Amino acid sequence: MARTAGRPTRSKAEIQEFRSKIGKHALEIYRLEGFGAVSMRRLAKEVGCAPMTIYAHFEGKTDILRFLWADVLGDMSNDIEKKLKSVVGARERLRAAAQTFVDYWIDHPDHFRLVFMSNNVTRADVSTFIMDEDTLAHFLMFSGLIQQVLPDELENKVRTDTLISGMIGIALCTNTIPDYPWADGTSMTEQLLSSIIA
Amino acid sequence: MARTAGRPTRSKAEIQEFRSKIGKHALEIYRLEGFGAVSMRRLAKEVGCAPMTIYAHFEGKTDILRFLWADVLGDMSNDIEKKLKSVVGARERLRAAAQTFVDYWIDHPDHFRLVFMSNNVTRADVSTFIMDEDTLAHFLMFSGLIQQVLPDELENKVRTDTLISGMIGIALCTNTIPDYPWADGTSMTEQLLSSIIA
DNA sequence: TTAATATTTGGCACGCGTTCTATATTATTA
DNA sequence: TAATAATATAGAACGCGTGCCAAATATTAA
Repeated sequence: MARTAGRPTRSKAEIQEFRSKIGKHALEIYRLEGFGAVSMRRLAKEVGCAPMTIYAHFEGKTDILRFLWADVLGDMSNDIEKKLKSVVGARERLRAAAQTFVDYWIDHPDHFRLVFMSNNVTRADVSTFIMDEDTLAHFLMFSGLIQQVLPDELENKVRTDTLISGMIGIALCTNTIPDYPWADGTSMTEQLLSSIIA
Repeated sequence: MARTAGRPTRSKAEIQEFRSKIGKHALEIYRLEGFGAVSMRRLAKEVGCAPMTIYAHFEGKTDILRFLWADVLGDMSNDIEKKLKSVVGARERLRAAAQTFVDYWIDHPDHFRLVFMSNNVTRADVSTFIMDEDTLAHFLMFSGLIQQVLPDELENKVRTDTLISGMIGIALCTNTIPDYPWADGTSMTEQLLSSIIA
């Protein structure tokens, strides 16, 4: 305990505040000028601090991207919720959600790249994605929808995870390997669904 | 026709030779020191030419990565072929191939990143992947395996593409979103397969 | 040989992520 | 107020991908 002299450590609140300020500006730049414009130097200039200060609050650029991910995932989630408002029936709701999910990423390749392909080449061992509670909720929604279709099924986790990763895979392939004549996203999603709600 | 004076354009063979020389060195650096070590400047030094000369033969770095992709895909393909030697029965062969495919990418995260996540941030519109015939063959192998299981099925293309993109999706998620407790790759692959050979 | 053309080269430049170092500023306790 | 510890800052540096440009070099037809 016994505090010695000197400036005290930043409080949690202060750290949080600074981080979200950076995040806010990152989002602003991203929305206005795209991902390419979001740079550490630019961000520092925008927020009015030295570039080095940012590194005192963030591990690196990847750490900042989380704010953009949250934004994009929220956007996608909105699409699905909007769609689901007019859809009834457990099977149809799952179907609609899955199709909207896949459509979103195919219609927004830049968003897909931002969320799923921000590679930190320098350290391959460190993972790109950090799941927070909000992000998690967007994925677990599918678990609920599947539960509606198959209430008694025990392996809902495997089903949910397979569906999610499968959908992301469809989006990935369509986005990054256009030279291969993929079947259209709708058909593939339908095929994928048939394994989940067989 | 009527050739005027002056140095003639590089022949196709010369271009090809230089390109493969660069590719060879890129592979060497990659295998010895990893992807991070493969840079344009380094490559030029290694091959003994000016950095700009490379740009006369390649569109950019992404254009060079194709050589690394081919290498990795060949490696993966070997794994599958080796595995298939001891497996009989159409269903089991498809199953084994799929599992080996997924396992490969999960066991080699760096290779996965190299092949499926080399993002060119600058131009989001330009695709990452370029399919050549060899690459194509690695993917179409699954089409053949599925045909063995379901000879009369018309929608083999949708089935093949869904399987491939689904498997890649499983690998992507496992590799890049480790904070989420994904079901294990084997289970998800099995679940995915159930839609293909239902 | 000379003239013409293709290619290669070196050098400079920009902005990038990131790290390092030294210095300044700030907020606290003694 | 003075000492102290945390933080912020400026500035340089490294290597990166990538463009631009003028000069050098290579290879051909006349």
